[in-house]
Amino acid sequence: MHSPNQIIYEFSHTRSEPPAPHPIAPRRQDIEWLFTALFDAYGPRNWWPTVHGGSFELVVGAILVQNISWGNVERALVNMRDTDVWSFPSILETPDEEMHEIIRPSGYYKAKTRKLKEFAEFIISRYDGDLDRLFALPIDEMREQLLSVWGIGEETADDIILYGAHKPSFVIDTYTKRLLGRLGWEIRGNSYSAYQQLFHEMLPHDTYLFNEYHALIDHHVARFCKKKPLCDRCVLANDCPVGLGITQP
DNA sequence: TACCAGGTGACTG
DNA sequence: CAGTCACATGGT
Repeated sequence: MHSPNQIIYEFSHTRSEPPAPHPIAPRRQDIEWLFTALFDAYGPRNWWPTVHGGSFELVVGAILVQNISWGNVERALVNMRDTDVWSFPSILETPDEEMHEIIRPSGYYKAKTRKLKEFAEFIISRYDGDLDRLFALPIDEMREQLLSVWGIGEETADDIILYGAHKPSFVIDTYTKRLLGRLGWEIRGNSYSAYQQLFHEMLPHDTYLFNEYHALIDHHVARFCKKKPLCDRCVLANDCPVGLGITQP
């Protein structure tokens, strides 16, 4: 399963059932169709935006982007680089008041200062400051380690595992939940793990596939499946109860 | 102008 | 367990 094109070629091109007013439990065919439809529309996203690149920036960016737009994060990353706060030791050495000013554009700057310092303390004390040692762990173990850090929740942990360690852990976010909800797919429990289990059960555990799938959802939802949806320009509209006017957003 | 953006932890019933 | 709230900046 190393050829992305082969995966796409094998995937379903149709939904299991036509859009209906009542929610259904999505089947494998639906999960495959959604990826195929988005990939056909937008092509490969080659995702995770970077300013300078590298694992350090990936982790810092994953924390700073929590509930904020990426544009805000870019400013904070540039500030960190410009002020030479560009390593875990230097994060710990920088006084809180300075960190506040440096990452202020990313919002929640006091909370995120603590989160960065908690992670820096964690990676230095347990892994000698070496992210690659953390990334070498099996997925479940790595996830458990990440979740033990204050400020790292499920999505941030999966961001780091998928886009940092390049291992297949599917990322769920508000965009994913909104899109599936609009498509009329009901997930039992509505919890993060319920959504993740769905994708993990329906798809081959392939890093490239998980990377592209989440990136495509983000790309699509951010542009068209907004809180106030732009169904007249949506490529999924004819397969979506909201797009067809059968249900309300 | 008010609303929104790639969450998380603390607290409540 | 599920719901609610604070946390905060910059763009539209």
